[in-house]
Formats: sequence, C-alpha cells, structure tokens
Amino acid sequence: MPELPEVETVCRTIATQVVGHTVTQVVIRQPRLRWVIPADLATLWVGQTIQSVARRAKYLLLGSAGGTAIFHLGMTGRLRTFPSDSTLEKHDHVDIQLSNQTSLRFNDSRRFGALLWSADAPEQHPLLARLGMEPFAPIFSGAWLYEQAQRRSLAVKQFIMDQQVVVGVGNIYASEALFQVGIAPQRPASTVSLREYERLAVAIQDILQQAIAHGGSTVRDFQGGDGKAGSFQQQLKVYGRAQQACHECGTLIARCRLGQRSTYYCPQCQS
DNA sequence: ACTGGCTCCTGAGGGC
DNA sequence: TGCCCTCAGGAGCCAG
Repeated sequence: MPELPEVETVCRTIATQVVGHTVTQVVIRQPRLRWVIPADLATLWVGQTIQSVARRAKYLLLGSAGGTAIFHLGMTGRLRTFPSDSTLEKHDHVDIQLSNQTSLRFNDSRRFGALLWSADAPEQHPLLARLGMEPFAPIFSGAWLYEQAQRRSLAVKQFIMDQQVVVGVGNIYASEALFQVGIAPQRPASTVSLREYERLAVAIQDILQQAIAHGGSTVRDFQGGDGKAGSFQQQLKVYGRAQQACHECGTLIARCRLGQRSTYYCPQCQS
C-alpha cells in the first residue's frame, strides 16, 4: 500500500503535472469511497486553477483559490495523470479533467481511499487538525516520543502507529523499526526509556529512507508509477517472516496480533 | 483521557 | 479449473 514515501513520490509527480492548470470537469463514477465524495465537490472544483500540491501525513492536498481537495490513497489508491481520452480501467473511480487535455485519475480497488473538499485552510479540516508530527520534521526526536509516551499504557508498536503521535509509520515499518532497535513490540509505551526512544526515532527515519531508496515496500498491493512492485519487501527482517530464522540470531520469528494487526518480532533480539 | 474493537472493501492465496 | 473461505490492511469512530 502507499506508505509515506510513496505518497510523497505521488505528491511530487503530480505537482509537476497539475499545478497551473484549471479543472474543467470532475467525473465521479463511484462516490462511495472511505467516505462518500461530497456531492458539491464537482461544482466547487470546476473552474478552479490548481495552485499547489502538498502532502500532510498520507493526505494529498490540491489547493486552489476556492478551496482544497483532499485525497487519501488508503491501501490501494493510485493517482496518476492520463491523456483525457485514454481508456478506463477497473476501479477508475474519479477523473479530474484539466485544461491541458490531461486527466488526473483516481483508481482504488479497495476503496479505503478518500476524496474530500475543504473550503477553509486544510490544516483545520477535522481529518488533519489533530495529526501528529511528520517523521522528517526537524523537531521530531526520541525526546519528543518519550514525552508523548508518558501515561500511555498501550503497546509501543501501536503507539508509534498512532497518527496523532507521529504520522506515516505503517504496520510493516513499525515491526521493522522495533526489530532494528531491539524493542519488543508489545511493551507498554511508557516503559520504553528515553535512550530507547532516541534510537527508535532514528530507526523510523532510517526505515522510511530505505523504503524510498528501494521504491516502496508493499508486500502485495503497491505498484509504483512504473507498475513495478517495490523491492523493499526483500529487505524486511521480520515482517511476514513468522517461523523463519532471525537473520541475527537464528531464533524463529514470532507473530502476534496487536490492535488487530499482524506483528512480527524476534523473541531473542527484542525485549 | 485512553484504549480496544469495529468497520469499510477487494483480491490474493490456500484447501479441496 | 473453479469455488469458497480466510486474511490482509489505514485509520477514523465509538463505546466502555
């Protein structure tokens, strides 16, 4: 699925393709995404010139004078430009036709994605207002994680996946980052030391950087703009490796569920 | 104020 | 070959 690195890539790519162009028509074939696309979105958007494309967490923000369109790619969402007359494919739910004869097309087989509209400053939209820190923000640090973790009894893996704490750490990366620093995923967040959070913060950034370098991580669903699956999955040390030998110590990788999510760890290396 | 469980959806993969 | 069942997951929402 699109993780933070992939969303950033999509953001940069479409920015070069849509900024400065005017929306001439919005075709909605399937309005029922994670939330129903607002009925007045097409009316509000048509005639607007896209002035900016930005990312906040995994949300993509297409700004114009009259408001901001907010996309989320969910797990299987893809957002690409095509010539306006190009052939439709299955799950092509929305087309934003632009004045340069291209169409920004949203395809999402599982429909966990979203397309919403914000008339006001998008950062005040309910979905964005309470988001946590960007992992590459200069002030993101172990000290900050440590501070946030006090009085939090939930598992540290769920804590770093909490979008109100730090954004963009998905299920795969959470398991991998915790393995990298030797912290057991089920430990209550408040029991992790400052020193450990300092290493964990670095590991989160490191894992995300690696994923970018390898073109994404998705085990099953993600395909990059070139249609190739990302290769980062081959770098995974624990995710999806239940009952296989740990690369570090040979102990069998364990699997458990935390917050309804598959969680992988080495019982020997992580404590 | 937190936490855990539920929910949306389709497609992959396994068993037979 | 095909059918059916299970599982996967981002993350907001809500009940406890």
